[in-house]
Amino acid sequence: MQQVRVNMTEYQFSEIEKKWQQRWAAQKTYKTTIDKDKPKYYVLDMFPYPSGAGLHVGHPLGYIASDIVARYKKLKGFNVLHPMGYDAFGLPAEQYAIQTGQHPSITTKNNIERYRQQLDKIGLGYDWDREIKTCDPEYYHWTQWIFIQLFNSWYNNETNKAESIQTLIAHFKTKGFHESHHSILTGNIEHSIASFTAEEWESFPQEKQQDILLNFRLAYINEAFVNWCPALGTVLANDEVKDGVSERGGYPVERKLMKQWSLRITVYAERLLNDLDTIEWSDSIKEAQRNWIGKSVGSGVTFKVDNLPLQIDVFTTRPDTIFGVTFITLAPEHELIEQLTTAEYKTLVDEYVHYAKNRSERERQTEVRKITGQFTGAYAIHPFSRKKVPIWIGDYVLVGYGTGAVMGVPAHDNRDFAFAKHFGLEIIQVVHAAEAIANNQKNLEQSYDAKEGTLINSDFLNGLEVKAAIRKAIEAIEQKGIGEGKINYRLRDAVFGRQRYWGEPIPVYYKEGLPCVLPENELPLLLPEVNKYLPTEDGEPPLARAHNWKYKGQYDYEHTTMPGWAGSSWYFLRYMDPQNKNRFAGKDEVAYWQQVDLYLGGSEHATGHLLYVRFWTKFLYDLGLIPVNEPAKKLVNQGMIQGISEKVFSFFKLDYSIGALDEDSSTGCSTLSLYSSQIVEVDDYIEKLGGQEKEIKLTIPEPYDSFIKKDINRTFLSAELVKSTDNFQKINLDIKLIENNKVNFKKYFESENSSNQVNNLFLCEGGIWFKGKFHRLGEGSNEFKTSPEVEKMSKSKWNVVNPDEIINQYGADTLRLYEMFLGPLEQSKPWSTQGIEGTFRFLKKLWRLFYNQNGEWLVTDETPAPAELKVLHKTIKKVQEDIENLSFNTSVSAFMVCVNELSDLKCSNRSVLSDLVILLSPFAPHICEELWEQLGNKESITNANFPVHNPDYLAESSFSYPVSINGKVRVNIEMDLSLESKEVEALVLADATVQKWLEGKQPKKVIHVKGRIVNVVV
RNA sequence: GCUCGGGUGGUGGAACUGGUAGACACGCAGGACUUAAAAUCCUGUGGCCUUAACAGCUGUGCGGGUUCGAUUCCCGCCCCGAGUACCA
Repeated sequence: MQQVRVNMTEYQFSEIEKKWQQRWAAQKTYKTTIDKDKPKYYVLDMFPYPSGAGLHVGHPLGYIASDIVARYKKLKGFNVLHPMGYDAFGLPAEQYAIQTGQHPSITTKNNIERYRQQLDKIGLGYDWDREIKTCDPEYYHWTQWIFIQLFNSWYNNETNKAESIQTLIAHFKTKGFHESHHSILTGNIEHSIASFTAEEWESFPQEKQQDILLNFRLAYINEAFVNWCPALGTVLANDEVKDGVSERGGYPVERKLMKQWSLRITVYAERLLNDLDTIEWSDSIKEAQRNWIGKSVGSGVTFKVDNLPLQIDVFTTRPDTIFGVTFITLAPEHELIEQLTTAEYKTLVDEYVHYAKNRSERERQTEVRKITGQFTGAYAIHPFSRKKVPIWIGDYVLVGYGTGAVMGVPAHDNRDFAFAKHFGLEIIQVVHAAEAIANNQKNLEQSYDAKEGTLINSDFLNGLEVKAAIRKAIEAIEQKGIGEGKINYRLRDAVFGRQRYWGEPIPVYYKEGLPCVLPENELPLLLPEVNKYLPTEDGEPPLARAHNWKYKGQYDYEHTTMPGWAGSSWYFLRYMDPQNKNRFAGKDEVAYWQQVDLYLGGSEHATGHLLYVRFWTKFLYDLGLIPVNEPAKKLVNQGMIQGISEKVFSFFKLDYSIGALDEDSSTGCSTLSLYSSQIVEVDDYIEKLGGQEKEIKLTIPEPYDSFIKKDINRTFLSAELVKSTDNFQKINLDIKLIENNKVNFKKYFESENSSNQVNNLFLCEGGIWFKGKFHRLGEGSNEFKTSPEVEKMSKSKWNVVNPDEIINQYGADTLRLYEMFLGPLEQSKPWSTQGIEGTFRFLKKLWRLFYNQNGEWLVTDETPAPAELKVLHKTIKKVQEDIENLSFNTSVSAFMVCVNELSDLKCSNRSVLSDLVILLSPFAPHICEELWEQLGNKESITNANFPVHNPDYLAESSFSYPVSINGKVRVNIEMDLSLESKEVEALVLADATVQKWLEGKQPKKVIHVKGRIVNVVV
């Protein structure tokens, strides 16, 4: 053979992989263009944020899986789109810029380069001509453009889609706006606008008209409570806040009333919810989205305030329990508090409101169910019973949900119950539970919240079942004109502005205080240069620092930037046509590629990115710009690959908790005194060291100075010395310094990152390690044991395994196979490199089918034997099914079985091996390309056809039946598959072993499942 | 608390719609080749009883049920992981 040949005696992965990676790049093997003769298939990985830490072995898991699918689909004759790019705006690069002054674009560029190198080394077949970066003006041009479309649109509830704001203006011009026009309005905004007639609309000044329209635009600015994070100096969306702290960095977050850009995602709540049924996404993601949207069906009810011209609207999902209402609770921020509070209670109420408002979100979270509240002195009139019920304020009621007020039904709502108990309010039972639970207790221990039972003490609802009662109650409420059936969503509008530098500028300027969007032909609005990446002295966002940055030299631009999720909310469309200068993506391209067929990524995006991208997709669909209303048909979450950390147990300073070092003047030795402290383990340790002596003399070969003067940084105890971990801090050591759960001190004291570690002291059973030396103090071992723990893989935990290292040692193909072999794609699992030898051996064994140990080519052109074909076709079937089910771990097993069996058969048949190489090429593309070429093929294996499974080769004429007696397998009997049950029965009963088990008894029954099993019942 | 996953050898994991539990791989043990090592190959490997084989008993978190037959289906419970948290 003519091509450059490396040493063929062995599988030389590094040469092979280098050769093919270069060739793929040079020949643009993975370039995709529209091909209308072929069915399309779009596989997408979730957009990575290129962090400075680079990839660890967990990241490629999904990339490898999607790469396998992409390659497989191509072999199956699909035109495959499989692109990659970067979500490049974001906080880490900006934080780094603040610290170092380096422009975030430089950091981002470097990180992207590093990512790219790592991705290439894994042999991922992306069409890199389609690479996109969200921070690229060519890209954010269209992010800004979509924002403008959002600004220029409103949601028409009659047509149930977004429309140009012009249709709303037309509506105002002809019909004006009345509160009764609810049907065309959305959310809660009908409360904030006074009605007007068509004539009035025409007479309004421009500004007023614009002001009104702002209440309808899908991108709007308003004053609202937002999550403010002082440490990051920005607001955050709900999904960016976890447990009351920021998701990135973990800084406290507080509620703050601010003027903000928001996107009206809430108008899509119902569609976002319903369309979940049309897509194949994992149940967990769908469930998370359903919960996040949080639809609840109920009714609004109005309570009049006694002696005041005020009324309180509440929302309830249990209108049936209306007669159980014994109080009303308002959120501390409720607007009516001031007006309805009586003079007598004013001071108390003011104090309480002040207290409640100033509690941080964090406190509210941590002080779970600490009940606080305050009576206002005012009473509401029960709309049916006319009874007076007290009006309270309680911080268990949230401003943001419903109307910010609830009707207290303590008997049937656990929160109301707790509140009533705490403040001694009346409790009236109105639902009688089913017989079993119904004790009809006077002193209820807890509320009965279930929606089952019969109504009591409820006037016209008495005797009805809960469900019927709900219907009847709503009827009555509507009849009385004090409310109506209503649906509420937990989903809030998405705060869109960020007080940060490194993001897309919002294409808005202000003219006479009113926001105006830029003309589309003036996009992109470039991110200006600033002298510092910090807010200005008077608290304006960093963009306010930009010199002379004004629209037409006179109008201020918007100074906030878009959030990280803006760019990722539509990127799947840009990949279809990444270089288009005139449109976010060309019409033909969008029509051809439609939507993502398979979307792979982590489940952490469940309520953020995945909700926003669905929102934007629906919006663009409504405007007729794209043909699909869901971004991805199928979505799979790959499990997280966790790291195994090596923990050591630490006291802070030696003399701080357990001992001190002194110089003994008489001997010139340093003395380590270990004295008893409150920590039991130390006593144990001292005892282990040989007795009750609590002072141990250490001969230190080094000068006294170096030992003592430099503080001992930390003292660690070997894991077996630690009985209870309570008194210790656990510290992560770099896993590279640990072997078999023991610290390798040679590496440890030589390691470069040990600057903060050199002065650490390690207590082992038999003595102390300090500064590279072991000081024996007793009998025991000098080994220092660590304690392994599974946690997230991250730089800060020192447990990162880098794919580059694995690739250097075993090659990318082995890494790819191993990552797949590890277990089901969707399952999380800790990374352990133990076991990678197995997949490496497999590839070497595969190589041995082609070359013997002397490097001689073994492949022959004989007609394949039936046994060989059987092995091959069994594998084709299995692998094909497995890839379709994304069950890659079992397909790797199938390959191993196949190669084992072909080796046993000494198969070196060209046609069998050719098919095998094609089958395996999605998993291990480099070695397969090489072998494919060795087999004499000129074209890349990626252009081959996936072998067709022929079931004839698998046909069996007989089967070794497991025969069980009473369900327990006792013997296997080989029988012809064509035999009927009667014949089988006869054969089985004639068998000696069966006879033995029958012990002469007659079988009651013989069950025969063809090709499966025979069971004899005695 | 609620929702969704998940509990199978020393380890990662496999088992189609109920039909031979532990495929495949790691690890371990023994052996072959080698002066030796690496690499490679072969054999064994859930537990228990038995000198060993044959055979047997037991075994998929725990308890019960349905079934000729249950890792798989049903009921109750325990544990682990993820998400979510006063949403009226």
